[in-house]
Amino acid sequence: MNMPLPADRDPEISEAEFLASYDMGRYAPVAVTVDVVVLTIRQGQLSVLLVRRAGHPFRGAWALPGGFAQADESLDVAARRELAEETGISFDDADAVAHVEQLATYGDPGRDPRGHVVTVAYVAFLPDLPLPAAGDDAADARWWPVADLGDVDLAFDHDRIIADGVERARAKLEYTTHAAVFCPDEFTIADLRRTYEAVWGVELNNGNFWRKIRNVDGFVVATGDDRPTGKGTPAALYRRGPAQWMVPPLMRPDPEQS
Amino acid sequence: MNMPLPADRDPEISEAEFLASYDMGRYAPVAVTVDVVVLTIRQGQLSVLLVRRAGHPFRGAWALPGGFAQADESLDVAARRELAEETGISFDDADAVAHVEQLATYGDPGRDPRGHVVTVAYVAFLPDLPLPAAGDDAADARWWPVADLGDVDLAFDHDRIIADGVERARAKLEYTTHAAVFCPDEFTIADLRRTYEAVWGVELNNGNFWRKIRNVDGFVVATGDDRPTGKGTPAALYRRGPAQWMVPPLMRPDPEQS
DNA sequence: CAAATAGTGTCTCTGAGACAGTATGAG
DNA sequence: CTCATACTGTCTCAGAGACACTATTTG
Repeated sequence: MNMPLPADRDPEISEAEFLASYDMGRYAPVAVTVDVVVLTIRQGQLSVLLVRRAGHPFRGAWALPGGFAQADESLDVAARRELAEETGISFDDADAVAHVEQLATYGDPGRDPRGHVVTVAYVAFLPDLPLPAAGDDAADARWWPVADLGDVDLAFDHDRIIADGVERARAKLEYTTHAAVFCPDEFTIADLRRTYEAVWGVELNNGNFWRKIRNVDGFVVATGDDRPTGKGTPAALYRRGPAQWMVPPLMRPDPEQS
Repeated sequence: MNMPLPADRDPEISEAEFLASYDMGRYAPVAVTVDVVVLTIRQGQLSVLLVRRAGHPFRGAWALPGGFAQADESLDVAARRELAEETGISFDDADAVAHVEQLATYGDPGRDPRGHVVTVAYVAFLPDLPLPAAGDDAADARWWPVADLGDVDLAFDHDRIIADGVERARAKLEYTTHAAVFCPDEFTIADLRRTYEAVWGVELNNGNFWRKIRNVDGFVVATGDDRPTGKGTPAALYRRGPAQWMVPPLMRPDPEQS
């Protein structure tokens, strides 16, 4: 434990006196940032939103959207603010449109050359919306398929954070209903299946998947409408249901041995 | 996002010049602490290690062991250091004796009256060792059964952090083999079952549990020895096996409806 | 018509859970 | 002997997965 300052253990002063004299700046300077691994499905590929760094360090490299934490807002709020700023969805819609959850916190020494920077990472699942931030200025922000990230110059330790975020998404789809957040407002069971297939990188059996989803109470709610699929039977349309958890879970198959 | 400082986006200076001129203290002062929810089983009860606060704020209240993060060590190392200092196990033994993992990060404004304090919480599972820190000075540090925490005056938002840590432990026991970390070096299947029962607060069927554990490859390894149980057949002794994951998982039963 | 897709039927196998039964040692 | 505990046998049921099948639409 750090050596506490004398005042911290002086029982003679009151709490009010203590707080009035307390100067947090005495401690070693540390910065806290909030970064968000924003994930969506585009053209059947799990993709992450990255921004190109305009300034030092890692100038020109790609980085997660994020910024410094502000003292007057919670970390959860900061993550939603970052998400809203970078995607163009409004802050108030963030919880309706996206799923946002805390991922992990990274604070290895040397991970940021500017000094001691601790990053609280979040992961967000989003439908494939038209995003002004990504569309207007493709040089500053764009979606990268996670399968293509091997060729991308990533800033800081963001490769590891993205990997952790992707693994979180894969795991969460097993036992929650959050996969539906990747889908548009109205979607078919096949859309949902293709979401699972994109996130997990596997093929799932059509019929078994259909039955599984329908057997989870409240995962999806039928709208009553159909949508022609180009060929074959029109597919029934659904919206997200109230359920948050899938019990029993839908487990990832073992990696393909073909 | 915070307004970046001009130098952050000035493309004319070199990275070396930029870093030399960078002053992290310009940002709003924030402190980062690392707190650990240390859990063990004592007298059949899931218990958490708490220390009584000697200084302001929350003087006299019970708090998680922790301290300020240091710039030259990773968060994981800081958590193990805290664990070692408070329990008396040596830092180098920490990974052999305990399971330590990051839990979550808490940064709501107002959670610490001293100012903007962000806490990275860890959770640790430990066997019921004789702990000098808890034994020598019972007024400063002691184990609290989590079932009794309703009557305990807890500092900061540590009630929430403890609740999250306990839920993490309950969830992890479903799909990992970490329950064995709560047991001494050599243990019986019944010891392991009582560990699950203590953490989950349920009773498990003896025979079914026995078969389940034995069917998970590498969960436990028989030592070849027996231990008399006081009454009945002596029980075979086991050590931890190499497996980290339990597939398929051992799910918590639904809450008792009796 | 063929092809493609939505959705259903049906079989097998694994594993969870209930519960009874057997073996062994203490008092 | 009784009792408690370790461990085994066995039955039932739910669900995963393989896979064939039907229905419905487009071209």
